[in-house]
Order: sequence, then C-alpha cells, then structure tokens
Amino acid sequence: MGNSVQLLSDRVSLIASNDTWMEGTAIQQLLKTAELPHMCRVAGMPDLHPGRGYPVGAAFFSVGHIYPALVGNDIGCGMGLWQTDLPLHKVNIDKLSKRLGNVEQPLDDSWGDLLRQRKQDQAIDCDGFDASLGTIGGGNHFAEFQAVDDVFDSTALEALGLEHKRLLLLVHSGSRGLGQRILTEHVSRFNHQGLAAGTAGFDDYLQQHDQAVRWAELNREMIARRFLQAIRAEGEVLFDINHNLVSSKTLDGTAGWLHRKGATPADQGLVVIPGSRGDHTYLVKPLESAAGLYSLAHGAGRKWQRGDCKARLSHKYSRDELYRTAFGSLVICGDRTLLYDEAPQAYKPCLSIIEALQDAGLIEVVARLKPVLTFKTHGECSA
DNA sequence: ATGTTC
Repeated sequence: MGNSVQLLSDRVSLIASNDTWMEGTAIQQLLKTAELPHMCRVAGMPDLHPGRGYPVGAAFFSVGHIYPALVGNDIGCGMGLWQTDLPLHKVNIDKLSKRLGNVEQPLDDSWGDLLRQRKQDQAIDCDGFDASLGTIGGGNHFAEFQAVDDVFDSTALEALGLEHKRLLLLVHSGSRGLGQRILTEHVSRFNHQGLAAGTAGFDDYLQQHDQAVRWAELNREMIARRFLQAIRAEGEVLFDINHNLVSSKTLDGTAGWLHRKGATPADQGLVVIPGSRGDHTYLVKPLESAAGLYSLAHGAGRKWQRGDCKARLSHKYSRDELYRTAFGSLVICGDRTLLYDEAPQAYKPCLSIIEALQDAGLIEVVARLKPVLTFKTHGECSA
C-alpha cells in the first residue's frame, strides 16, 4: 500500500509504479504547471500523458485563482454509465450495429419537448450549439456497449443497481463547441493567465464554465437516450461523472480550487476507468485518501501521440484486426485517422493503471467490464 | 478537444 505514490517535489505527487508507461514530457509538463502562481498541490495520475502545454491525467489545487486554460476547451467532459433492459443473451452485435444509422445527426423535433424541459430544469440558457447536442464528437469520445466480465464486489454492484446480465452503455463526451468557444473567448482576453477570485473575469468564466458542465451532462444524457432508442431498449443512468473541470474544494482546511484535467473525482461514489476499445473498463470504488487530490485516472491514458499512430499501425494490421477487437467486439469508425489514433496499441494497458491506483490505496475494483460494440463515427470504412 | 483546417 502506498508504494506507487511518488513524491516529485514538496507539492507534486505522481501515482505510478515502476512499470507504468510514463512520458518524460508529461512529467516535465506536470512540474512546470505546478510552478504557476498560487498553485499549491499537484497530483499526476497513472494515465498521465503529454497535452498541449498542460499534461492530461492530473489534478491541480490552487488557492485564490483559477486557470481556465488548464481546464482547456472540453469543459465538463466526462463519462455516463447506463444500464439497458436488454439481457446479454439476446444481444446480437451485428444487428446492434445496423440499428445505429442515425445517431450522428442533430436531434430532430421529436426530442424538442425533453430538451426544453431539461434546459429549463438545468438552467441551461444556450441554444447556439443545439446542432451538436446529443452527438459524440471526435478525439477520444465514444459511445460503447459493454458487458460485465468479472465481479469482485457483488454487494457494491447491487447497491449501484447494476445487474450483471444486462447490456451496459458507456458514453464519453463533453461540451463540444460550447466549451471551445468559452476557452477561446477567455484566452483572447486573458491569454493563459489565471483569474483572481472576486474579479469580474473570474465570475464571468465560472458562470460560463458551470453552464458548459451542465450542457455536457445533458449532451451525454441525450447521446445515451438516442442510442437506447436506436437499439429499441429502455435504460437508466447509473452515474455520470465529469473529469475535466474546476470546482471549489477544501484541502487540509484550506478553501481553494481543484482543476481536474482528465482526472476522475474520487469523492462522488463509484466510477469507471475505461481502457481503449480493445481493453477492459474497470468499475471501481474510490477509497478515502488525500494522496491523489480526491482524484483518479480517467482512463488508460495515451501511450502514443495522436498523429504518430497511423504511421506506426497502418502497415501492420489487417482490416479485420482494426474493426474487431480481441474480445470479439465490433468497432464502428469511419474516420481512418481516428481509427488509428484510438487504436488499442496507442493506449497504456488499463490494468497497469488500475494496479497503480490499487497500490496507492486509492481504489478497490468492483467489477471488470468488456466492450461489445464501440461507436466512434459513421463512414464508408465501417465494417 | 473543436458546428474541426487562418
């Protein structure tokens, strides 16, 4: 216990074991970000990897100031886990895939009443990005049907209301163009500077940020609902957790701001830590601990940079190996670049992330899930 | 990451 917590400095810790894949660039970015004024504590997660200036897979605690550029463009990005009423023995993967013909279009009028209701309830006063609402987007975002593969804590599973013989749906998306617009506007006014609490800019950003978080949550709900409708199933959300945001938090008696940059909250109950489309997803129970700044890994973490993947993989693998995984699960991805950028080989093994978190005393594994069908985007190349 | 490439 605790042997995978590395102290890089008096205020920077890294959750990683000796065999966790870790880029030097990512560590440099972590240490550099820790030097920002008013930054008090930084924790890198085992899925840490280089980002644009700031690393992804880390939590940053500051006092009196927030850093919108550190949160980045995908404000409110997160994961929603849904349980369908479809028994696994009735699932036919090829039939499932054929029903996903219309899940990328803007939501049509039949969703209008529900959308208006949700926007009113959630105080979402923004119509400018309706065409993206209910759509997955690009990058590492996805909607994935999954099945329980192994159970380690049936009591916790039961408490969550998860029945292990039903098809699950994991949705990973964020605030799309809305978060992007908020960041761009901030950067044009303040560059990468932080904002001091109490200033107009601070209040203005936080108000927009919080709305983008709610918009992203609604986006994931709509994605889940349209996927359920497409496969003619009912379903309910088990949890929905953001891993890209800044929120107020008191740490050792000090009130401040916790930036989560690809870091899943450890103070909101059970969470999932998904691997790549060709790897397991782990349902885990966070344990009480201050070592990780109330945060966990948000996934397996990239091993290879985007853009490098196509050259490394395109001559090595057959078409069949790209659209079917080792689990026999199906991959729908019509975008060639995305197909390679998000290949299993581009990601760290998810078990290595889970083991590092376990060794640090941050989690207990509740269940292991496996992919059934991963949807990225349509296109002529899909199987 | 991005109603995506000034």
